[in-house]
Amino acid sequence: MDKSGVVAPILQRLKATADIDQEDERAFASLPMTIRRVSDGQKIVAVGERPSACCLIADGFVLRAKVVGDGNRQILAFHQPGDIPDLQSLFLNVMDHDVNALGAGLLAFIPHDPLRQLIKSRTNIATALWRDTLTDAAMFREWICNVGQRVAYSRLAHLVLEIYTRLKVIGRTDGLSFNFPATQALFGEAIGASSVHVSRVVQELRNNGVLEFSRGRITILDEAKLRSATDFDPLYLHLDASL
Amino acid sequence: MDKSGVVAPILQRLKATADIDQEDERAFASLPMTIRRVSDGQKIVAVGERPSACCLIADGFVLRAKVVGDGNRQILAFHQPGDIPDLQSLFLNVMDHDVNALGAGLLAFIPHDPLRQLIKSRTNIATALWRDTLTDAAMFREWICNVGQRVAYSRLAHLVLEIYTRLKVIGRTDGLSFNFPATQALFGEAIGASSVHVSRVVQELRNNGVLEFSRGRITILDEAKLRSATDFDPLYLHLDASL
DNA sequence: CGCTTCATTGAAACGTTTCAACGCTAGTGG
DNA sequence: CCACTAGCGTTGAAACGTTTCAATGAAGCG
Repeated sequence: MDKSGVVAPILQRLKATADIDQEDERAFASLPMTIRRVSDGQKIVAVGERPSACCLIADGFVLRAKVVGDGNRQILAFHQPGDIPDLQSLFLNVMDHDVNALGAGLLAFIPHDPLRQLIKSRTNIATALWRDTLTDAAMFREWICNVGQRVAYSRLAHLVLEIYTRLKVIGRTDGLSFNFPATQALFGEAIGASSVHVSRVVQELRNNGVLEFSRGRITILDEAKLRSATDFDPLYLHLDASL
Repeated sequence: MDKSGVVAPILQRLKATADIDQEDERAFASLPMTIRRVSDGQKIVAVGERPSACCLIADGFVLRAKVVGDGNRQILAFHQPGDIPDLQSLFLNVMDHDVNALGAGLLAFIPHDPLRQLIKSRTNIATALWRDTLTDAAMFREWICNVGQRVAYSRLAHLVLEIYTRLKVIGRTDGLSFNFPATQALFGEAIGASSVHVSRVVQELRNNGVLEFSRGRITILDEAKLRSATDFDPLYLHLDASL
């Protein structure tokens, strides 16, 4: 994948939500980047580290997670091509959570210094990236609700709808089906449930003709049923410039 | 309270975490502001609205919350003097959650337009405010862990330590005691537990000689016990410029 | 003083976890 | 090509943490 393929997904997203002109695009695309291939589960940055670059996802998925007192892990977010999962490290020097690859992926590391300079010189890009970190926060808020208020069945349905909605925007869905290489144990860590319970909930969703999970691929069997299994309102994703 | 009293707490915080010079301070302090007194529980902004101003807390507390499908409410954050709880509305046009007063308070509303202009003209302030929204997100991440992984006893201990730590920074604690006008039902909405269960947990904390809750005042009876009741690491608050 | 809000209690029901065992499948090396 | 292995998913039963409901008490306010 060449550099234009790497920056295309994020520029598309930024353009959809902020004023970005051609010069902004060119400036962003000419940032220095180091491309790196990562394998499933591979560490990208970890708690306590002070990264000097941000990572832009060119292909594949990334997760952010935190280890809690008892040794259990809580997944905080899943990220897809076009996301910069550790953009916050530009201004928060020490990582307060881990970033790991989910499945094999391709990452473009952008050093902080030139990125900071770009932000200073191009207000539009600053605004767009700032907004990006704000939608990130909006997603965290919804996750607090998910984990705090819903039962596991509804939590999982909500998570699937979130992933599906975001993947659809970047054209990585196949109708009602999409690749997403997470195990049931990982879904458990994301919704705050044990892997055993996730297994039971997945079967329930399958038996109800709602969803099919199999080997890294999720298929929505009945979108209406899926939506009625939870209360998913995409407003919090702020997908539109007007939102 | 005059205007300098209103902006002092936030300027103090911004200076602690970013490069802010005297000119930045003066520019911030000369922003137009409308001071408004609010009473307990009063709505400040609500889901779906498009605010045209941000609210800076001069005195009192504010909470952010979201109503989930079943009609239950999840509290997302508590805010204290010096915070701008809806700063994200500068770039996310539609509110995805509610902001309400917690106890009586004094708010300074800063219109978006002059604030946006200040951000464009003064990079330091832009960086400082951006960083502010990033620590906000870091706190949301920790709340996901709190609600997703810990048992209620540990969840409540964690929340109390967070509030205590942040209040201490702005000098609003009285030794190991501080005012915080939340009912047990509100604590329940914050940690994703029923008010009945919060009552039981509060009693347990009291009987163990850890904490005392009474009429809007929290007293830490034994800080070591409180810390050993949960796994609180203030790193995620990014209180220091080096973090 | 009465009213309302907040906190407390007990008991039953519920959603979820834990543990340990087992089956399936995909990949690996002989 | 088959046997072996490791990881993932599934199952049942008991235990656990938490919710729900309804009733009661205590405290603050007009």
